[in-house]
Amino acid sequence: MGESMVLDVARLRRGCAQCSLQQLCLPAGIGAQDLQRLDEIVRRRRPVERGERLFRPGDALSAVYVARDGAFKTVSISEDGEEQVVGFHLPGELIGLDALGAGEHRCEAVALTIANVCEVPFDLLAEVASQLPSLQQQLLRVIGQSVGRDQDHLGMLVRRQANERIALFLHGLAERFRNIGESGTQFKLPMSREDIARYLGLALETVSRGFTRLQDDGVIAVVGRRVEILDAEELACLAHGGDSDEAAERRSRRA
Amino acid sequence: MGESMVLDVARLRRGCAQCSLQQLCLPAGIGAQDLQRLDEIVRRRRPVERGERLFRPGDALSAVYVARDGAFKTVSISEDGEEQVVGFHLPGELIGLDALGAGEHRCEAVALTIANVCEVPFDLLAEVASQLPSLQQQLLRVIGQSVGRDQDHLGMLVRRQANERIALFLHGLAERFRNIGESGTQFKLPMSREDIARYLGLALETVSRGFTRLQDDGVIAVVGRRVEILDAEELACLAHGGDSDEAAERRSRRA
DNA sequence: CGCAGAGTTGATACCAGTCAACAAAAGTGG
DNA sequence: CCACTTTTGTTGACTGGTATCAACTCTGCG
Repeated sequence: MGESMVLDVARLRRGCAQCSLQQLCLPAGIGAQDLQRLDEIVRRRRPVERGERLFRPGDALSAVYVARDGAFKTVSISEDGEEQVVGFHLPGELIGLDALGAGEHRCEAVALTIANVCEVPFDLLAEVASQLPSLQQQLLRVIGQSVGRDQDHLGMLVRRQANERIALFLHGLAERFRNIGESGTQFKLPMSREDIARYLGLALETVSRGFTRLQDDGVIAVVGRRVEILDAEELACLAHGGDSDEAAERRSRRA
Repeated sequence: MGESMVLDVARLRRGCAQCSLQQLCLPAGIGAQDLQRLDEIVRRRRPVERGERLFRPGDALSAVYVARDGAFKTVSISEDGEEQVVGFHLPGELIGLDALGAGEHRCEAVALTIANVCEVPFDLLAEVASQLPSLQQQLLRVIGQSVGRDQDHLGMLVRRQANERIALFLHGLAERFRNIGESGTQFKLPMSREDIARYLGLALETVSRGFTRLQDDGVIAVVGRRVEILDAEELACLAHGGDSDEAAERRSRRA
């Protein structure tokens, strides 16, 4: 038992080369020697508590972050104090790019769970990237993926009604869980109904009703934050605006 | 007269160093010799016609584009054929970053007016950027600004009602016109009501009604696509969710 | 001049926000 | 470990903003 503890600590220390997220994160597609250069500039933080912030609006861009586990949300606060959830971040997804434009953060990044984070000082990252074409390429790709998620988010909000947004949200989240090697059919939501509502641009009551409805239709099973996807096909269909006969039938059977 | 023609042509050929957009576009903050390296890889296209496309969904990322004049929209087409306007692009704003993530474009870029475009082959850009830290930095900044605009777009859509969205849209557009040295109080919209509707996630009738209402309240004057902002302060106020007494009063006076 | 596309305006229906009460879960302290 | 508080989630009734359908007008253009 003492020995396995030692091994675990050693693994934590060994950094990017052993990280399970290697293929998703900055190291993807980088050779062994080069990987070491990246690894040297990555600072591993102590675990952050739920509710802790990585940065706040106005903070200078000093580093970008990647969660090794846990989850984060980024929130932008409008002048009237309304909080808009800009994105959720699962392990391997870069956090902090919102500061690229102006050099200071527009959002705050809040931990939704206890989490371990890799902190990558931005100036060093830029420096190393300019020396390693493969890292530069991967950096641009990761930034691009983040832009892509933002666009998906946009598509989720515009001209879609509440039930569609919710289906799309669950569908997308399931896919992201699968990508990082977790179950895409059974998971615990790291965020509250309110967070989801602020992400989807809905009232929290509407989100709650949407979940219930999906459950009534036999598409998912929900207990609090535990979600099981029972009919992934139907969920995908709802996400793309279709309301299949299947669901209609199930509803009528109950009535 | 012949002489001035020659001068004009020469100026067009002289490229980035003489471009009025220098401070907004990729060259910003780059030294004279380095600028030449960037200039050498930029291809100047013949003018593109209104309705012409720079790229389509699925096209490989071969270049990024910057309009020297005119305007573009980027449109993402969902599987059910619905067109969502992802962004409008004025001169100096990078077009084509949507392909960074997957290496192929997710959107199509359509010219809203006749326009001149600089085309920057992406592989060459990446190569030169890795050799010129100042260009790399500027590239990241321009990308960041684009991310910032996307986030503004998001904030424009979520939990804001129609009139707010429209006010915010006009307010933001005016600011962008000012940034490129054009009038921020009087301009011609390069896009149709339908484009605006698809950008704001509204029905086109709602956009039309919104414009009329702003006009009735004395905030703007609209004739077709010509817009004049009469009360910028009030517009800013409406954009941030306030419905001032001023406007209410004007409305009651009419009634 | 006449046509097609773009924009405006009106009437109606419905989705989702709001207010309110309640239920369940998660902390908290004795 | 249990009672208490607080937070989080669910459900119902009502209202209002916006989409939709439809008719009409205006503008630019061949």
